[in-house]
Amino acid sequence: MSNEEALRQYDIKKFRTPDGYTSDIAVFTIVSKQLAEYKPPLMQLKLMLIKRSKLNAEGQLNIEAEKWALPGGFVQENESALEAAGRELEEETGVKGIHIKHFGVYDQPGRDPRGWIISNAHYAIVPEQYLSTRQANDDAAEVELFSLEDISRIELAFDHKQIIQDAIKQITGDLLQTTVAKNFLPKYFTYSELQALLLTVTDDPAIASDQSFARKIKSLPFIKPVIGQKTQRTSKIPTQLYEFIEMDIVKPIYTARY
Amino acid sequence: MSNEEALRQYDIKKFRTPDGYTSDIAVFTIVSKQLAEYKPPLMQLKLMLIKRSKLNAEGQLNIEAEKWALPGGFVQENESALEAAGRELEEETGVKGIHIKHFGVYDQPGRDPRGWIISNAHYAIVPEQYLSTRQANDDAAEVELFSLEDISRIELAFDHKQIIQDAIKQITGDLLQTTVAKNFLPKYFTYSELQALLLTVTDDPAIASDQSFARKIKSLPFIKPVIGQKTQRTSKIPTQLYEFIEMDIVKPIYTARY
DNA sequence: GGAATAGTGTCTTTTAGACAATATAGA
DNA sequence: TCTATATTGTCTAAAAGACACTATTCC
Repeated sequence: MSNEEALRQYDIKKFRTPDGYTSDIAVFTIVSKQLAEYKPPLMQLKLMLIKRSKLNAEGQLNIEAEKWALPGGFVQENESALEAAGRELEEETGVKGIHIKHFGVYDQPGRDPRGWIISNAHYAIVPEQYLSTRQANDDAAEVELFSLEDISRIELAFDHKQIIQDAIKQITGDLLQTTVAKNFLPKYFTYSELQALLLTVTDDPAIASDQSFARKIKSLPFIKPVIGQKTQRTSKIPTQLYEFIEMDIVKPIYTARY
Repeated sequence: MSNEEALRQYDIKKFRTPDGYTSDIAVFTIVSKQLAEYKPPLMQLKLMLIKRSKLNAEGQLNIEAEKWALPGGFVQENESALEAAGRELEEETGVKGIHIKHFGVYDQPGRDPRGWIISNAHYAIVPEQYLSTRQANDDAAEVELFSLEDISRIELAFDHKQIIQDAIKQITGDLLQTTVAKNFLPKYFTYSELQALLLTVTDDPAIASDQSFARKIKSLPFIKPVIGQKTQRTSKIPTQLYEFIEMDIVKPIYTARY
């Protein structure tokens, strides 16, 4: 096979190569406040950031120290950036099997003062309870959840402000145009729980109106009622539970109503 | 500033770094056949591929030689992958100012036999007439347009089959859910031209029916008629021309009808 | 009974989709 | 006149949106 021959002739050092390849993760969670028994929750979309410590693991001064940053780290040779994100998220929060999705690459020359470093950016959806047992890793001194409004007011490391802006836009779109919402919700959920979730990213009146949304949910092809399953966690009256059906939805803008 | 001090202590060679960072481009074009005068066009979505030559520029055997592949190449240190894509597209086709969009990263270990090489994948939309003056670059012996069905039957280099599958899915979704369609069309277009374009990726009856679509286009908030502008290129009767209005559309699946 | 959320009945308005009809202009 | 595409008229069915009302359960 001549491919092997070609490979022997190939000089891997011919090109200037990047100084690093990192995986960064925008970790989103819904902070859900149960104001009282038998009430639907109040939800808020939050983003987890870490505060970079002053010194790194070797006791040297850290780059972009004491600024807030996305969790992440260098991708290793034997893994993909997505796998690295999963690994780092596990190190950071102790949780496995989280929904993680790539949404962008950041490779603008000069974005990282350490050199030519390419960041592969993901967002992750972590249920709130998993973040209670947070633990800081080597480079991370503090961990905190920020509301989306607060983030615009804090100083962020590298180009993470831009990455976060893009992540917010991406998850907003995905929540409304795909079925990722299911990763924020328990397997079985009520219409008011899904509604509260969607209202964290939209004020569409068709979603905001209780009656409209209660009717609408019954006609959505990707959501089905769980027959015989009701709950009282959002109201005194036992409420129908629903679940997502796995499917891709493409709703053309050309056939929608406005 | 202590960041500078940290930078002096930082050893860029501490980590195993990638062996290369490439930018690959799925170049889509619409082949538009005017069957006769005064008729709407027949359109087909095609993808441009290059056949990798047997020998590279230095006369050595080429990797994955004589297989079809996406155009692309190594990203240089002073540019982003998007810029590299624009540069390579210009080298390949001679056209500037093309619509190029990132849609994925391919970094699975072992995807490239030459080493740890990360591919940043884009799709580009090139009007057909620009591809008439194609020119092969160093590594590319032949250039050809393939219909989406044909592609599944040819042998492709590296993991380009996967990349192409993803590109097709992405552009299909974008055509139906964003206003990228405008990059395939002249600035002013008739309803039947837009319709022909959309029918290359969907068979939605609301788009396929002439009368429905002719009515629908007038109510779309992102398309407006160009007043006083008509053309006879698609019919004997002078036909209203339309243009896209710049805007983002997010149509929630939760408020659509099914 | 009061309060709060879930869910239905019903009416109006809007839209989609089907079908037919009309308009235009070159051949 | 014929033909093909564009465009409008009109009807029907479906859906959206608004509003009022009922249902359930705990207090």
